[in-house]
Amino acid sequence: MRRNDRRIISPVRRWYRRYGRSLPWRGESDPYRIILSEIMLQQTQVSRVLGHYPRFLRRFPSMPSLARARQRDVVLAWRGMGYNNRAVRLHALASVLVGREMRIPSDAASLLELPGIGRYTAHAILSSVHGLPVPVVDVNIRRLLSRVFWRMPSTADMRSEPEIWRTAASILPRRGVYDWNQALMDIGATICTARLPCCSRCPLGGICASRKRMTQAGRGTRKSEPGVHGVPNRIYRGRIVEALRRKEAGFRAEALGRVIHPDFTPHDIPWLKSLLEALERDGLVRITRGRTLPDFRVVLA
DNA sequence: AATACGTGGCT
DNA sequence: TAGCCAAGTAT
Repeated sequence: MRRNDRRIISPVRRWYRRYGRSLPWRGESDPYRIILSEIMLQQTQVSRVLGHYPRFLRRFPSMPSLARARQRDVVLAWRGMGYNNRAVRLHALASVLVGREMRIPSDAASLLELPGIGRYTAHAILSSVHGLPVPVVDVNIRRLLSRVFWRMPSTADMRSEPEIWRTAASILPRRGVYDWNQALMDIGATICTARLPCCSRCPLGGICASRKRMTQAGRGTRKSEPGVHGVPNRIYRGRIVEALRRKEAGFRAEALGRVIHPDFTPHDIPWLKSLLEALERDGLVRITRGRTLPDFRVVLA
């Protein structure tokens, strides 16, 4: 594959002009709105973000307004989004940027130092806020490029991240990189889907190494997570944070245990305590200790 | 490198 | 229906 290979560039561009999604954060000039969308989109489908993004924006219309807020209110506004650590990091990010008079770093290394920003988000910001010609690689692009350039019968056989980053860089067009990146993600999300790719509508059908060669996607190799009754701990973490959202005064240990787990007994207190201490380390909750083990209160930090 | 981290839709 | 999957990041 060569840089600027028009066999790829033109069909993708043409497809994007006609079928690209119109999303509220596309073409935004306010960096805050772009950054917020990118954080919300981490591991979260567009359809979910579409519902929460406008609401969050009404609550916190600007980066300074977010920085001024109490973290607790940011976590409240994050309800329904999942991965609550993101709310904590987003709030921290706003504080850092306000301290820098809102200047968004324009190099990857500086962006990577900001809380909640990894390689994908850093490059997305470089591309969309600063208009710089850098590739992005998310799961859509990783799946799409894996299929186009290699034979990939199952999503379990995707190429490695480093390999896809190199590939994405090698096919990057010279101009219009923001639209290019958005186009690849749109194709991955709407055509080259994980379960049932629609090869007949794909602008890359002509050159794809995997066209109509996908067997059953996914192979049931996922490892089970530690938890209780087959329910992963992260689900209980989510229940804890949600319970604390609903009750500002917080809970005592046993009451909280019964809220998140129908069969909770005092025997489960050490388990609950370990969850809460992890949440405390993440900066999501505050624990007020009492004299004895079960006698402590928990509130949203 | 492997694991933890939400929530809910889809098959 | 049990399990996959989703615009990743941090450790």
